[in-house]
Amino acid sequence: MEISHAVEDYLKIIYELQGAGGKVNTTALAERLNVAPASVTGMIKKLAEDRPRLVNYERHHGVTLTTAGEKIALEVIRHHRLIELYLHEALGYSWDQVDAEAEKLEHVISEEFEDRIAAALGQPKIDPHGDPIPTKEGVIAAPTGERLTDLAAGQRGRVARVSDDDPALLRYLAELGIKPETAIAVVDRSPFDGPMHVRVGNRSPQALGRQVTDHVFVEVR
Amino acid sequence: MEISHAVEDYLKIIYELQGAGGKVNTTALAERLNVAPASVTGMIKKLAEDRPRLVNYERHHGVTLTTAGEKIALEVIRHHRLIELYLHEALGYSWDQVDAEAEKLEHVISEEFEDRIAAALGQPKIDPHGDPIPTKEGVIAAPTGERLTDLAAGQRGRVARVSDDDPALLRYLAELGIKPETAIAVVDRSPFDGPMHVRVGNRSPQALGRQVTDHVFVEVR
DNA sequence: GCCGAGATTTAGGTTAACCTAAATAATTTC
DNA sequence: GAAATTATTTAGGTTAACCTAAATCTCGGC
Repeated sequence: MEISHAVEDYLKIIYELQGAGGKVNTTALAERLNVAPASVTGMIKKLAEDRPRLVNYERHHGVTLTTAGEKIALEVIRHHRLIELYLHEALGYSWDQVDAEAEKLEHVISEEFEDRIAAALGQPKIDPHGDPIPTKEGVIAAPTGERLTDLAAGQRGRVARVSDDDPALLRYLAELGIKPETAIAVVDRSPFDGPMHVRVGNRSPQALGRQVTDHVFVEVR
Repeated sequence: MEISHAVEDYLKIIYELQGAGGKVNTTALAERLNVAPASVTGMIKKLAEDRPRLVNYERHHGVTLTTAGEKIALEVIRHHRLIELYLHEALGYSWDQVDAEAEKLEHVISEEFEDRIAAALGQPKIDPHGDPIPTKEGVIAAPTGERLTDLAAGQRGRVARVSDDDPALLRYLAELGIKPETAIAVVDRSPFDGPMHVRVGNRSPQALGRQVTDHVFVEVR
């Protein structure tokens, strides 16, 4: 049974939403997939009935991946992240362009292609946004760093990763110099969820809103 | 109206079968597309009715591309050939592997990707099999060379291109050293469609069957 | 323990791209 | 030029993935 692009997308998104290990609900999935909730129910039912079963599903109580489903999700994520890195490193794509292109390529490349770009990149472990790349065997490192939002004034460290959803945000972060590996320090935080003042590298401090700090993860030292 | 992968394939194959300028018949198209003849009729009818019209069609009398259809076909072919060359040059794919991968990638890459690989390759004019790469504007050079089959004993020249359909044939040709740019000379030909003896580069002469010589094109000097 | 908001599922379509089998048109052969 | 062969089309289905609108659940708050 050949796995369709649509199914690969479902599995990938379920994996991402599962995160720690919770159940994923229909609406969240529908939103991320840009699809009506009813369509999600339909697809999920099929994935839970067909063999091999790719998801566990109980009506009204959310979905999780089976081992088989997770294996496929991790293959797709490996493709996605390798492609992102390759586009960035080998073809000079900017940070905010890679996601859209990878979204399409991830479903069509062969094992051969995967192996060759992985080799060309030196078997890399993280993608351009700092996310870990699963191995061919389906092993993935735990994502590192804690939300910038959660740091206290005075804490410092290095940017571990930034979330890769929103190209506009990525462009803004690039402008600020916030990318994996750059040094970052919290100068102070305004109370009541006000802006945070942050020093990036050796630039002068910047005020960042919650929208931004929620999507930056820091390895505190 | 977004053009589907299926439609892109139809247009590409119609272009290839049209060749000089003849009409393309349903059966040939069906064979090349691995689809039932009835399916071809259905698709062709839609392409001829929808606007913009992509093909000219008259029941029982074959199909040709409209200008709009040809433009799309040439975009797809440009993608295909650029990708083939990129896989070969940048990622070390062997000659016979590139076609299958390009077949899938050609439908999903962005303009950005097209531009970047074309730039990385130095705006190339021919693909690894010697076929001309259409320009971004949809201009394509006439394919060069004449069939090795049609050469007389004593004629010599350089391989211009080889047809790219059959991986097994491509592997065999690679073994023989027959690829674009290599020198080639007809030593003699047996009568009654018998094998042809050919000298490739400075190797000792080889006997080649019709199956092979039909798919090699030579620029006679 | 009920009520209602919000989440989820069911019911009933739609569309694109394919299929097989039967009917018809075109072409080749005698 | 009629018959036989081959090519093409029509008719009637199938499947995957989606949709909207109308039920039906679930759960937090009272």
